[in-house]
Amino acid sequence: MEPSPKRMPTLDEVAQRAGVSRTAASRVINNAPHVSRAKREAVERAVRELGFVPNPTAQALATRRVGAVVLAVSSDEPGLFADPFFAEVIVGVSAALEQTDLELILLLANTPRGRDRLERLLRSRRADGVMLMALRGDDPLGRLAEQTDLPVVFGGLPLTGEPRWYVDADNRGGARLAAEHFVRTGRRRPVMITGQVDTQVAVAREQGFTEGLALAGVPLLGIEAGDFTEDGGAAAMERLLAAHPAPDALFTASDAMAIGALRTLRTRGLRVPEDVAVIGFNDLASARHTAPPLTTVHQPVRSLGREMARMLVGAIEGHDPSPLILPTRLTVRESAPDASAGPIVPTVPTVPTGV
Amino acid sequence: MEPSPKRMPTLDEVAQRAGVSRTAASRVINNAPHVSRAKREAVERAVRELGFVPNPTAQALATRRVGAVVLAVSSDEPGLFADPFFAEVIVGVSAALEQTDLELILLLANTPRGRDRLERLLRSRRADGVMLMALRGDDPLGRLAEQTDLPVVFGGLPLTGEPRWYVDADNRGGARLAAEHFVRTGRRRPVMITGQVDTQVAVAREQGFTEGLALAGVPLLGIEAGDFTEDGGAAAMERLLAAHPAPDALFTASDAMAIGALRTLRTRGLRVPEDVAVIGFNDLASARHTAPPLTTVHQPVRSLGREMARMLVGAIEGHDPSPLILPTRLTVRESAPDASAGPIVPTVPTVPTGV
DNA sequence: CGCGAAACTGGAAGCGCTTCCACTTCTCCG
DNA sequence: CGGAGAAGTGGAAGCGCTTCCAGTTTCGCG
Repeated sequence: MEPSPKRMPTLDEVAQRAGVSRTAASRVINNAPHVSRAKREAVERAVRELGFVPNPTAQALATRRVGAVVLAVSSDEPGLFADPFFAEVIVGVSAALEQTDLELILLLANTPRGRDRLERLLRSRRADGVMLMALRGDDPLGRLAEQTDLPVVFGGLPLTGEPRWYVDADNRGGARLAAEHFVRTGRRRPVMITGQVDTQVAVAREQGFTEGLALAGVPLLGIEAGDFTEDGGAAAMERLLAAHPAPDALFTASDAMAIGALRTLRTRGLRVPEDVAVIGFNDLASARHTAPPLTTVHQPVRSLGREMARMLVGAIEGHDPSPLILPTRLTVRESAPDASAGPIVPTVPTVPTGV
Repeated sequence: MEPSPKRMPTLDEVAQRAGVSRTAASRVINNAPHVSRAKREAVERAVRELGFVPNPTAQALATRRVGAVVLAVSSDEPGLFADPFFAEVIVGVSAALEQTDLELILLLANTPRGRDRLERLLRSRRADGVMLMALRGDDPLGRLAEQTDLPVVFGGLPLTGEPRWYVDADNRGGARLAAEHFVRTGRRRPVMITGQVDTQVAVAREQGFTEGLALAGVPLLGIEAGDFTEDGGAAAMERLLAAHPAPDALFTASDAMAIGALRTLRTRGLRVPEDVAVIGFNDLASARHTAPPLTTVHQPVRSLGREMARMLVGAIEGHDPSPLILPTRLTVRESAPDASAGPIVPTVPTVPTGV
């Protein structure tokens, strides 16, 4: 319960040892001007000898800057965070933060308790800024986050309203690429598995896909909602097949759901890509390991993290960075091969040449 | 650059508004005794009306408890953190921390800069305790961490020495299970892909595997080191096959390496499990998606995180928790099926009945 | 040499909260 | 009814660092 036995040296001790005022010592460790060379060196020596490291808490109190930002992942799905997506985001965030002297506070707000803590944190000046991810629909957190005077950067747009700062992937454009790929490779009976309807990514991906199809005059045969998980994808595929027995293309709003769908396609005896071509969304490691390897819309997840962090730092420093939309592209693998360039899979008779 | 326009109400303002001393107000928000019912209520009302939330920095400075712990992941591989393993650890840590009022600071120390920051953090009382993961060999960080007077919990044993507090999975026992499974299912020409030799997990898994084989009198045909990545596993498998063309069983120190090895086995025309049975280590999501699905040693990763956090909290509170070894078990899938219970795969002629 | 500008210096006042301590006021019971 | 101990109270001293401010020196140069 007691704090700590060994006490760290304080700035006063350093000053005393160096024979200067505390003010001067402070100036030296912050390498501010107005300190003579001699004193500077004396302080530096004292710092070295004493092994002094400034107490961040005291600095924070005095400067009113905490030196930390939080990355909050708010969701209902408890397991959602296990999605490698977030790991990748964190790597990006962390890389950007490493260039600064900001610490990263990670907050998983998937339980009521967690959300309370996030809310409290938002009002308590425990951090200098916040990155908020995975907001479901009109999560009140979004509004709360905007009310606080802390800079808040959104990772992915919320369902309603446009926050001042955010970075997102071009979900709509990416989904459109998927539609175009299907059209180009001659698929004419596409279905889609989307995500929860109260999710901006689901909406955007759905929109982009139908849009892409519409432009080519290809009707969307059917659509079902999953929950971004593998099992959800499998179940949605079941429902889809019940209603539309013979689709020839499937687009899912996430790779995980594609993997689940692949499973039910297989058990239903449908071949991929011969009978139905499949395109997912995300292109993380797992997309390469499915059977067959997954064609999928790639989004630059690590960059997303990096840009969020940079944007937040900018906002904290008083600039007003512009929102960012990161590009997506299609990674073609065997589950939905290109018509032209012959893929590794044997020639597929059921797929007529593209438009 | 400037801190923040709107100022939050302070305890003084609360006290004033409630007509009590600051001391009393403080007592109320910490719900300490020695406050009359009347004053308590007055303060509570004032808190509500003002929307007061105590400033954590000031609290930290006064109490000398920061209210945060750090989870440091130290490694050289920049991409290592993307391993879903860590996401799972974090979920566990976070779940445990949620019960307390400690915040989680995440520190990825894979660059020199990152290590500096970790070191600085260790000496600067920026957190109340530290969880340290993925130490390579005799990482100096280990020793540094022990020197600080902050409680430090190790996730996984370091290569040398036994820290005061740690939690680890039973790597050795798990690897032994793999060996026993091979022996039981009649495999007699096993090879292994281990991890970096300066890694405790690699050593322990190697040890357990050879130990298990030795007990059954089965010689280990060959062993190569990977680096826990997929590509490393693929390369190691190449080398292995060059030296020993006909192994009938492969154990890898991680699932990722198993996946890589599966790839080269496939390109070399070797069938899994008919020609060579494969067992990995970890049993995270990806193990279910390989072709064929991967038999693998399961370790309770989330629990590992949870127990680390609990242990750290215990240590911070002044107890002296005992180190923990978490059990591992074998998850049998098609890549190394049970001899007895017929798996989903067709009968495998090349596999004689087990011992 | 003289003088204004520029560079130093360090005392002191905080940053917002906890807690020790010296009192004052109740409570309860013999 | 008296007195001891418990409960309540608030002033004041920090926690360790930054920074304003009011001087004191030093320096360049006409």
